[in-house]
Amino acid sequence: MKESYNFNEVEKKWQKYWEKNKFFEVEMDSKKPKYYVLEMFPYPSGEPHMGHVKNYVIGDVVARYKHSQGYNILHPMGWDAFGLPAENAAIKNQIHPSVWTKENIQKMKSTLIDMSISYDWNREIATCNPDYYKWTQWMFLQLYKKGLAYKKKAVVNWCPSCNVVLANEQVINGKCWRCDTEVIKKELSQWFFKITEYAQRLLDDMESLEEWPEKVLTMQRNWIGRSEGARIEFLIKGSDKTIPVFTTRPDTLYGVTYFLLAPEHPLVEEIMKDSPYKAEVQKYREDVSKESAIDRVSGTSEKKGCFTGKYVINPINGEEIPIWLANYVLMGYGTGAVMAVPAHDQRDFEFAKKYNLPIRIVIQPKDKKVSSDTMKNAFDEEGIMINSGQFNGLSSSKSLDVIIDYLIKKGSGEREVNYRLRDWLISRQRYWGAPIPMIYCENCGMVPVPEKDLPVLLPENVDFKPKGMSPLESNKEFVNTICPKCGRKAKREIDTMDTFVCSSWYYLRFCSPKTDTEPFNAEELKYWMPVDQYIGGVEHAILHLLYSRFFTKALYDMGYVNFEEPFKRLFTQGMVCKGGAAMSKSKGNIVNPGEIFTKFGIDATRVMMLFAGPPEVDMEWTDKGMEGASRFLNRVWRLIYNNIDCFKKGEDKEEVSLKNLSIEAKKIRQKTHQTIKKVTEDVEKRFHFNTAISAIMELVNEAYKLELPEEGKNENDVFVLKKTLEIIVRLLAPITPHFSEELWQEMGNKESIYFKPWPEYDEKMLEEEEKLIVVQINGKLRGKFTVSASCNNEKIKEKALSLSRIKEKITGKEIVKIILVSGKLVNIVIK
RNA sequence: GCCGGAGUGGCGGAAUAGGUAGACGCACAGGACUUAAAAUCCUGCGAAUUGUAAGAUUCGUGCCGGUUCGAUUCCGGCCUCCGGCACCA
Repeated sequence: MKESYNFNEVEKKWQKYWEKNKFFEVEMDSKKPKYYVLEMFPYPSGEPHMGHVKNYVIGDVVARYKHSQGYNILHPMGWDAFGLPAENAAIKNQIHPSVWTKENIQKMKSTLIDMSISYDWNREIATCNPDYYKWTQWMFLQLYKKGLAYKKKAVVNWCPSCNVVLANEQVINGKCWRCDTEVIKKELSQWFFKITEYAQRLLDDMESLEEWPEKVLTMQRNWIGRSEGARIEFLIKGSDKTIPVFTTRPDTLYGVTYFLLAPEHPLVEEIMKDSPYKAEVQKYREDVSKESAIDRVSGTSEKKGCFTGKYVINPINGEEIPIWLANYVLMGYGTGAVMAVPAHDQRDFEFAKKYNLPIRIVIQPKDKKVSSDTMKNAFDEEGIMINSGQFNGLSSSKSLDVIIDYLIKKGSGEREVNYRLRDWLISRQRYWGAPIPMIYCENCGMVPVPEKDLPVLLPENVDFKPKGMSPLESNKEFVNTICPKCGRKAKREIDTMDTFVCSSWYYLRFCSPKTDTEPFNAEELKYWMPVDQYIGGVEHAILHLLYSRFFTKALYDMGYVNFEEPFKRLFTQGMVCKGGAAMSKSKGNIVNPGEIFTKFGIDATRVMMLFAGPPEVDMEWTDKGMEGASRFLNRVWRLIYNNIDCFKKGEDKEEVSLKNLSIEAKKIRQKTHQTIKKVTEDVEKRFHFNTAISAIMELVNEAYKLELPEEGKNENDVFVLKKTLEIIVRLLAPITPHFSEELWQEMGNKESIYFKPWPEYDEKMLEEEEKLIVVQINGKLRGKFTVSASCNNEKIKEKALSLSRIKEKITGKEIVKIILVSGKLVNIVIK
């Protein structure tokens, strides 16, 4: 054994050994309980960054830990390989996206192999391979069959820089999620997935996601944005047509003083036919259409409106109400029409003030009086109804239901639930994605590609420079095809799918990645799914995690899977920062993982990442932290090296039966068991590897202090030390696999530590023989003493009172009471 | 504006059921070993007051208040930071 730890040699040695002996390859085994650990697969951008490293290290610790508990571990890795960067890089460097992607996969894979993350590389998948995207296309066809995929002309988000449409989820503050360019609106015919049909179930089933971070659930809830209310029909004056509105406040119906339509509302044309205000309205609509998408929805732009000269009838009291157009009414939500209640809605209030429209109070607060002349803001809380006919005097919250019922009876209203969630736009006008398997025939119209003809291969020879048109259009051999129905000339769909479609089902494919007759094998799926522990960045809280949940539910409804939620437990790790900011190229604060591995080794890097703080919190990368981690491993190495003689002789004994132990040995034995307990709980329940490592450090420090007398060594003391050292190495094994494996073998073990079951602690060993009692006076610490664990409470009290310092403080004072917490503390309350 | 989360030494962080605040580590200072350096080991390390010293006293977990024998922890009210949503009717 070497006197100092040569990580280079040790890490290489065990990597080779594990690979050669196929340690991490798994098969389904119905006799063993399974555990599926998954880290979000990366986009192969080339170099893995520290964020990736953190993600995979956490996953690897979990996988190795669970393995040591006897689980059959599925821990796979693959590549989210379609996507824009490949295409952009290709355009820039004159290299084909597939070549660029494959090179990057190779680079990233070799780093992951260097890190010896315990992946079963036999199960590697890449979404850009035809044997994978064949099944992505199959998924599309199933959704199409189910009526969950449809094409429609719609105003969509368009990124003028990426030259591509974006899903709502990919628009962040009005800007493109990828390049930050301001998104514009475009009308296009596009494919959508009907995720809105699952809005309520996606919401309801969050109840079952008990082991997901609350943060993520909240974000999804906000995104789905359910609101309850009513749909109310307003009759257009002089017509038999009604315009519906959605409102969450039917209780304010008597306070409606004007009516609003979105400027692009389709009914506007119709009602304007015979209006004297035609010209003004026309101009107004043109002006609004020039407003940028961001200003329009940001809430900051000025409210602008235009009177139409038309009126609707309020169904509750027959009042005539003027119809206006307003830029703050959005066509995309509710019905694109709003009943305006300026007294009780801030936006309507501002609008009414600007255009001098009447404000009528119909809800009065309970404790004060507001008046329409003096109010500075709308009153939007609950109160007592006034000016509301037969409903006067009711509390506004209670009247919600009463009014809806009344409207239902009159035939002018319905209960309605609205969601903010929009259908998922999946068409992309780019090359590097899975082709949408659809054919357009002049005779038969839209015809899905028959399943037997899958995959629709992505042609190699394509001019993929962006022209605002799908690049596939440039390959006529691809575009021109024959109709599978009638055999006549037809054209293929030239858009590809959003890459998030590919990543919405990859976790299923890992269960049976090689099967070529079906997307996944039902039996394997039944065994492995759901994913027991999913780990990734919080940036996917809405996008990927919502889409995957939707896919799983759709597949469940079609009978392909027998579970409704794909990820049982989710962990979202924090970012790796340097200098207080997330590492990024633009900030120039990138730390290259490869360089760190060379300088300090993989295992030290793992320790540093896990020790820096709780993994869900952003961590600060410091070189000093790296040195500390490295120092710690060397310290453990020396500790074991100094005591290597312990392992040369002696057979295993029952720990409990050990007699004649020195006090020090007893203490360290107890500490060892406490440490097992602490580390197990921290890793299992809390994922707090930082405190787990600090507990191991404490044990190491204690072990250093245990100086066994040179001559006349107590054999049992030696045995206790040996056990402690073993435990240290075993507890470290999931965190520092190479390091622990080396020490384990040096200790004389033949089998790999990977197969050694996780250590267990003995309750009996945890108890301390002596307890430290803290003495307080009025809650302030005034003294301490130790007693044997068997000492009774009366004696403890007596002893506390007899401490000289305590005596001093209490003489002449009245003792009000004495509080005693068994085995812990005495608090003397004096006056 | 609404919804989450967080605020503890010089720094990262600990205190998992209301019971010794600051574990563990980093940085720093002093010492040992060394010709020297590195490495390693030992000691100290929240602030203030006081004492030759061991020590003692007070303050201290964003701020203000409350509950309690006792509050980083529970309650009420604020402030700041981070994240999400946002003219969503």
